Amino acid sequence: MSKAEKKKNLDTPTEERLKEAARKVFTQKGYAATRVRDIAAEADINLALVNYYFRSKEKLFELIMTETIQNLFEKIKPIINDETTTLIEKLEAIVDQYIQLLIENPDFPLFIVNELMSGSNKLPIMTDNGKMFFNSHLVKQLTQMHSSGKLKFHPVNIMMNTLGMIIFPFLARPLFLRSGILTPEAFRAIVEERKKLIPVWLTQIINS
Amino acid sequence: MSKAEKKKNLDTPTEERLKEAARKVFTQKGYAATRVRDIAAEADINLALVNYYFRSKEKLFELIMTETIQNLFEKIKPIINDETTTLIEKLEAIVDQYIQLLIENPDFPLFIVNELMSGSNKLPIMTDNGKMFFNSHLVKQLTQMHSSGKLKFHPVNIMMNTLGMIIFPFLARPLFLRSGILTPEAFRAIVEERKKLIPVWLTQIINS
DNA sequence: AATTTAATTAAACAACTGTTTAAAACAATA
DNA sequence: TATTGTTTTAAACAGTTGTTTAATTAAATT
Repeated sequence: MSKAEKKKNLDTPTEERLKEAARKVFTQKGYAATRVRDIAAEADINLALVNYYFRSKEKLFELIMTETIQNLFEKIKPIINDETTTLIEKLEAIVDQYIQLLIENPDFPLFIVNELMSGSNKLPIMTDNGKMFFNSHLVKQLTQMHSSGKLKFHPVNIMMNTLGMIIFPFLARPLFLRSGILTPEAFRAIVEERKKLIPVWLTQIINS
Repeated sequence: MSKAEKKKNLDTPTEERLKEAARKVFTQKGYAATRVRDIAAEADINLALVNYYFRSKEKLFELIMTETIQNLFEKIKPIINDETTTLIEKLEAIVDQYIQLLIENPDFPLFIVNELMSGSNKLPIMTDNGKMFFNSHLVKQLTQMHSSGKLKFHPVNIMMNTLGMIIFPFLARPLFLRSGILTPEAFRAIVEERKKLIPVWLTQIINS
């Protein structure tokens, strides 16, 4: 898109355009490094309208964050609470869904980690959904496997490994690309292949 | 330490005290959220001295970042280039060293994430060390296993899994703790246990 | 002891920050 | 059309930011 073409998209209303611009800038630069003027410029909309529609920078951030996280967990919830599927089937579905989401939003993990670790309790929704997660049918299956002796270590290890193997490549992506170890296409191909590999690996880990 | 006791530690010279304060504040809050005044206050040293000793906030950050990364790779280098050890032995050593480092410095990952988010290749040290890693004996062993057919997928998957399983728990730590899923002690115990578990899991993954 | 150099300080600076204001342009309604 | 409410605008505001200055104190050198 050229500089001129990037200008006002009059099809979408102001509020929505601002929100999308904010989502883009926040995820790229993080909360602290984002200037309200960046958001206004990205949307090509007057600065004052950010506060007019969203009251404050922080309120806008919380809105976007809540929406994003909520959307993520809405996708995961039916998977982890499906009482008809096995543990492995659930993990397969999680891996597939999650990697697909990350392929579409590659800088999402860096964003979450940055906000998560910079301390502020801007994200109560994360811990809320975290609790929901650890009360899920998936976790019940895991703890039962553990107490029955089939799983020989703390169940939380399975979640750590699942999420670690899914998310880490995207965190390290800038490193892989900048160092020339992987091209963007190679990265994409490997991550796509991991959709099938990770469940296999997890199965072996569980049965060890 | 009480407010009074926290005051000037006259044993260590100004420059060193400032650098340590900077390291602490940067790692806790991230680059963008850190104020030079925070650093000066943390060290209980006059604001102007930050610029007097380090020229600018950015220069100070780069100095600390370079030192930290270099220190990390100095520890890893002898492990991954040891020609007398097997692949698994190398991975065992990496897991042990890395987890130990993260236990002692839990918000180290944020530091890295910060650098990764800043986008621009300000720090050639990362890509430099990345290339060093790419040429290591460890990577030679991996690629040889791959080309000989013993490893059935791209070798980079092994590194992704190794680092993912090591680092992810520390990234998600604030979530585990704030949600009450794990106590600090439980987290510590699990991470300690993973020092032995991860190499076992990696062995299974490699032989699949 | 006298002189030069380095370290420290409080204050100021200019640019930048999120937010507000008051007026203008626009849309809806009667 | 006249009136009302809504959206948009440029400008201003007050506070914060990284950085510099000019003066003072401490240390080192002669």
